[in-house]
Amino acid sequence: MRLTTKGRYAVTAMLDLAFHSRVKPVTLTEIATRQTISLSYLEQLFSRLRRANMVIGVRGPGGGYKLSRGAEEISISDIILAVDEQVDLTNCEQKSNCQNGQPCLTHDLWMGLSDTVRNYLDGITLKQLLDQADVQAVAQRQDSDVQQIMQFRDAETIGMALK
Amino acid sequence: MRLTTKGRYAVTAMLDLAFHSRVKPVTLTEIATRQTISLSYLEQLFSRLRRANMVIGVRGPGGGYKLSRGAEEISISDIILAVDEQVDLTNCEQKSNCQNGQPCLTHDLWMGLSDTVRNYLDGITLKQLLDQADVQAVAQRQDSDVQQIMQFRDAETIGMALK
DNA sequence: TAATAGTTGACTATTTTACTAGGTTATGTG
DNA sequence: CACATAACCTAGTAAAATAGTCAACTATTA
Repeated sequence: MRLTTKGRYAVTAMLDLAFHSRVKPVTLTEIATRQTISLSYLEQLFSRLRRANMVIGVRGPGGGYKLSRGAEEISISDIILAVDEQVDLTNCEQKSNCQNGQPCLTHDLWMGLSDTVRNYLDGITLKQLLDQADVQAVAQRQDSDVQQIMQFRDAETIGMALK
Repeated sequence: MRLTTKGRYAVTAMLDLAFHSRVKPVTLTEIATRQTISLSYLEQLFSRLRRANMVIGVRGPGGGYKLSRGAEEISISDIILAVDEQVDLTNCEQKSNCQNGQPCLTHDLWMGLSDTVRNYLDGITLKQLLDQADVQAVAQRQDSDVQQIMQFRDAETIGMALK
């Protein structure tokens, strides 16, 4: 289990997706601008996420991405494991028969540590993070949130008007 | 908080150190051979660990490294944070005033997630891992361990004889 | 059929990782 | 004191991971 910026990008993007895709699919362009992540990098990440059955891509106009299942059924570890391809963190691969026993000692320890972190992140779902987000948003940035909502509504109205 | 192979190397080395430095300091050469980590890489890691006051270097013959405090007072997160220099995992550095609120939302969430992982690893000490190690070692590889000790003694005897 | 948006692959720059080579300094022992 | 030892330091380097670009292609909907 690795924990790097790559994983953070993926979690952030999935969180954005979960937050905005309730009504209709969300385009990567939207996520890219909102989260200031390069579009092409997002494409790479979502290519993996799609192959891991985390998201569903909808082509054509009005298309985009949506979650393949409920936000309460997607764990953070799912996301990280999907994008952070499983390189072997240990030198002695899979098996526990290293040269002289001693390396295996720490091997096992690290595997246990890694497992525990994964299990922990397994227990946190996108839904939980979303709820946390709601609380924090309401508590800390009510003002700016309202402004944002207004802006969002304006944007939608403008969108409707243009049609 | 990042979780990469670099951190694993450091934890492994510290674990080896804690395990062997009860009597006298342990040389990096010993750790390098036991854990099959390059000596110079270990030097780099221990340079950081020393500056972070995790270990004490003893120069000259019979020298080596020893823990600066008890194994029960060194947490895994201490070790990882010491070697994995603190690059900003978030785009919006330190402050929470990003362009449009929305990024900050996920920013906070990630910070929280990262914090929780750190807190978790904060709760695991070298001592705890050692105890785990004892159990596993005793249970699984008593034979090979004895053989190793014998080999180690042989090597020392040969060394003495050559002098 | 034209615009949209996903999908794919190849390619590039930067950073981090892991390691090498070569020194210098401090220190205990013969 | 000389010498071996081992920390300590500096610079460089190859490989990998990260982050991103570019361009072509395909499915879909209006």
